[in-house]
Amino acid sequence: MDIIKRMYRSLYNKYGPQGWWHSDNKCEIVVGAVLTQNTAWPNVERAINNLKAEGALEPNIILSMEENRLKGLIRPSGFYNQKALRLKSAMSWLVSNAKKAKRMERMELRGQLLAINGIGKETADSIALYAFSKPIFVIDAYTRRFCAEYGIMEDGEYDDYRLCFEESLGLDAKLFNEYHALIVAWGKSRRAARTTN
DNA sequence: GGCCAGGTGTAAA
DNA sequence: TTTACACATGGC
Repeated sequence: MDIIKRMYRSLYNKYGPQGWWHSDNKCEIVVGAVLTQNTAWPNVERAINNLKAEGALEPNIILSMEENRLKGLIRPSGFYNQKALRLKSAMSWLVSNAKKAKRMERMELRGQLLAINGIGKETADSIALYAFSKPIFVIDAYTRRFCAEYGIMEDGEYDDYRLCFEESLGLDAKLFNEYHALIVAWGKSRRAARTTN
């Protein structure tokens, strides 16, 4: 059994199930994926709560909302000028493609998401995995540190990391979902430990 | 007060 | 192809 499989057991035993985005609210997942770009999650939660409080966590409502009002609501998540536009683009795609997306082949869905302005590889893969249960392994800053730490890979391209996990684990959306969340849990606890030392 | 967070797009070397 | 920079809030 290779290091990637072993580390999954190890992280799971240490941190337990993370339960990331088991909500079936696609809008909330897409919004979260966009707002969390280079942003701490608690700030994203504030923004999402603002939208929820206004009953605005729905694609058509976000689409019809006046731009400055949307910016005001998502302000706590930072980069709100560009993120407001990105949300509108993403919601526009969601409204017309959410149904079809379920039946799409995973790389086809990925391609469509990547064509949306403001959605890069990590955001596209997060949406494909967490909103549509497609088996695509999400690579983020924590994953890169994790790979360096355990000698799995260093200085690779995004897709080099992704393929490394996908080839080791096989295409398993449930597993990818949990593993990515566990790596983030690992990264956060590691950072917390460092700042107290 | 400075550094950083579950990135992305654009422009210039 | 690589590197630099803008984008912005809130926690520590």
